[in-house]
Amino acid sequence: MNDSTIQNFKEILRKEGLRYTKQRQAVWDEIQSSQEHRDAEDIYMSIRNNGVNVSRATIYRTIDVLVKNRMVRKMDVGDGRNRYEPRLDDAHHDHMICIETGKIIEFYNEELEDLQEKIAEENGYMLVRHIHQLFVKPLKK
Amino acid sequence: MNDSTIQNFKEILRKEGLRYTKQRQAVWDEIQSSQEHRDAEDIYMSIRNNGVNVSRATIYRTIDVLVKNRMVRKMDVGDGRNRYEPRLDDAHHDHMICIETGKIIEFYNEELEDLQEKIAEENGYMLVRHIHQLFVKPLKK
DNA sequence: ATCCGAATGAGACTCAATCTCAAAAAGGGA
DNA sequence: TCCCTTTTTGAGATTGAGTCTCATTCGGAT
Repeated sequence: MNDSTIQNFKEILRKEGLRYTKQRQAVWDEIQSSQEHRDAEDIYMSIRNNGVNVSRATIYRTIDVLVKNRMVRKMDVGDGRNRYEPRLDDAHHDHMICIETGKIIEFYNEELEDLQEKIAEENGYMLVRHIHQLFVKPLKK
Repeated sequence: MNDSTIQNFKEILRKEGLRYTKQRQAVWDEIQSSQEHRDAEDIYMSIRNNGVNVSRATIYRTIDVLVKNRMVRKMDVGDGRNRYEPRLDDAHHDHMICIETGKIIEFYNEELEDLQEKIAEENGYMLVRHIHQLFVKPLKK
């Protein structure tokens, strides 16, 4: 955790009219510490194992703030448990999920992004956000 | 409900080694009767209101069979309740969801489909299926 | 018509996520 | 530093979609 990220986090809490607490910091630290796509329980257990006492309620409440402020991305993989990943650089990407191994691969394709906006506009709408997941399996060699 | 669809449904049950029951027929009839994107509770209530006694368990069990046999499409809209729609013609399409009205618009774009396969292949995978939803809002005139 | 394995349904259960509310902590002011 | 007000926290209750259980009912082959 470098100082600038902590400052940025405090900034967001201030903007939202929320207080800075060690639980909130712990949640952001934990999510930020890994680029993995993790579920809430995993984040919860890790924080507890680090010796910080925190409840599930606080995990979820803090994640909501982080998601709202685009510091964390929430993704629905379709198995009933949302996954979270930090958005340190804010670079957009979508996900490819291997149905054999469960591995999650990130991808980004400019052409695809443009096409989506075009489709929305053709229908009289403006694209706000999108969910795009490719369920794949390894190519047989 | 025309005869050919009923026959097709019976055919599928036979293929799956399942018996033909009035509850299963009622579920298929109900889903087939509308092109809407409906949730399980809605389908359940409609069948009951039509005077057929059926349980939620049977609704879900039957939907699973229908989804497996590509007669029904299951879609995760991200609000915790799956939606179901009949696939009478088997024409693939994705969905655009208006965040202001909740309206669901179907779309299909060949270029988009090709691009997805290409992206999967570039990463050493074969595309099996995908989830693609555009969350949009009306263009201001 | 009989029989036996499959299907059904009422309600228990699961599990991620949300809510409750008493107790604890933050943080501004003096 | 100590108050004091307001926010936050956490343990556990609750919610709700979906699944499971198992005694009873039903389908359909013979």
